Amino acid sequence: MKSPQPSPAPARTDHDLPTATALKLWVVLSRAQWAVQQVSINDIESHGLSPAEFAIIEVLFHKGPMLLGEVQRKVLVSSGGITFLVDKLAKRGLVERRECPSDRRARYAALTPEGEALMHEIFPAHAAAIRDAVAGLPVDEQKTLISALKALGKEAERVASETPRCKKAVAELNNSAS
Amino acid sequence: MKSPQPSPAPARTDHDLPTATALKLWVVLSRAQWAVQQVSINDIESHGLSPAEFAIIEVLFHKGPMLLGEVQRKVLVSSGGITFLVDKLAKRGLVERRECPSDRRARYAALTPEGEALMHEIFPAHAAAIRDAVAGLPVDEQKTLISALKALGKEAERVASETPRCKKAVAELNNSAS
DNA sequence: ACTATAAATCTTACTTCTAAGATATTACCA
DNA sequence: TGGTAATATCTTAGAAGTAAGATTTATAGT
Repeated sequence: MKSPQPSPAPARTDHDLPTATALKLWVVLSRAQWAVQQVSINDIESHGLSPAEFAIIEVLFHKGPMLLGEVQRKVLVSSGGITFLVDKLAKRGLVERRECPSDRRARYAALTPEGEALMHEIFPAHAAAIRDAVAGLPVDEQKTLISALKALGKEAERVASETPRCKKAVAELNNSAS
Repeated sequence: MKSPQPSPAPARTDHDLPTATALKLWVVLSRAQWAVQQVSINDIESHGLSPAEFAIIEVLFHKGPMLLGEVQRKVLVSSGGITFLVDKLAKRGLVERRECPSDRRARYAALTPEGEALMHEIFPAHAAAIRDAVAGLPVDEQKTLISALKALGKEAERVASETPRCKKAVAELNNSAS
């Protein structure tokens, strides 16, 4: 029963403590992730790259050449999306496709020397930006936070994989866990 | 299958401990947020709503009618985006625009009775899904995590607002802090 | 060998969202 | 008052991505 007032009473839905805590956690988790992401995006776009483009060249930089499908799962885009993005990066000379000798359906994505040079040039500053973004906590508390978030994420992935719609996405993510 | 590659040495960039810890934290933070988001999206899409649509009706449900610009800042979409989304929700009869008596430029967005009824019907289960998604940690650890993430987010927002590109977005976000 | 199925990428059509500017209204201030 | 800037929303064009299916190649059972 809400009062039929000019400004309708906002709904109260924080029934029990565990649920209220969970919703609060979900808000601050999203907001913290968003804020760090802004710092990351800021740095990335200052180099004329989109976040998805950077994610691709970063994974290639750290793991070496990789099948398009593997990149796709790591970067969490659709198969059409990875084609689109690699096309763009190839046009800019940062990435190239290579044939797979053992499977003629497959293509590797690999950094060109230009792409490699770009990452050597910009990645250290990017890492420093992330370091500054999370500097609200001292390093030892960051380590505690890492443990907690790992436990949280692990269970959340399990719960997500139990519901029908997302099974595939989560399964693929787990597959790509290096 | 994959051939044993003479893979070009992957780049090592974890120079110092603080930076390595920060990068690790950024990964697990993103991944935990992503996993909980999958659970949330799963639930939302099972009701035929997009995440952005749900975000709008959720904020209207909890805070009551609100100027389009306020909704926009809370939901973090562009001004064109809020017009597009409210149009869609209005077509489905969940939301309506109302004139603002004191400012003829402005419009309120408000839930219709149908929108209100829908949220009463689906929100408790949504909150329960979030509660289950974060159940990897006991409630008292969740509270510790909330404090840590608040400190992290606060500093990250400050750092983000120092860089030119994002000043506006972060400032607006801070404005909308209720 | 043959067939069916699966896998890897690409294509197409479409959805969602942004950026920039248009429009209308309000606020400020000389 | 009148002029300028600010505010609130909407419009338009296009970017960025998805989903579904097409294409090509590989794998496995018979």
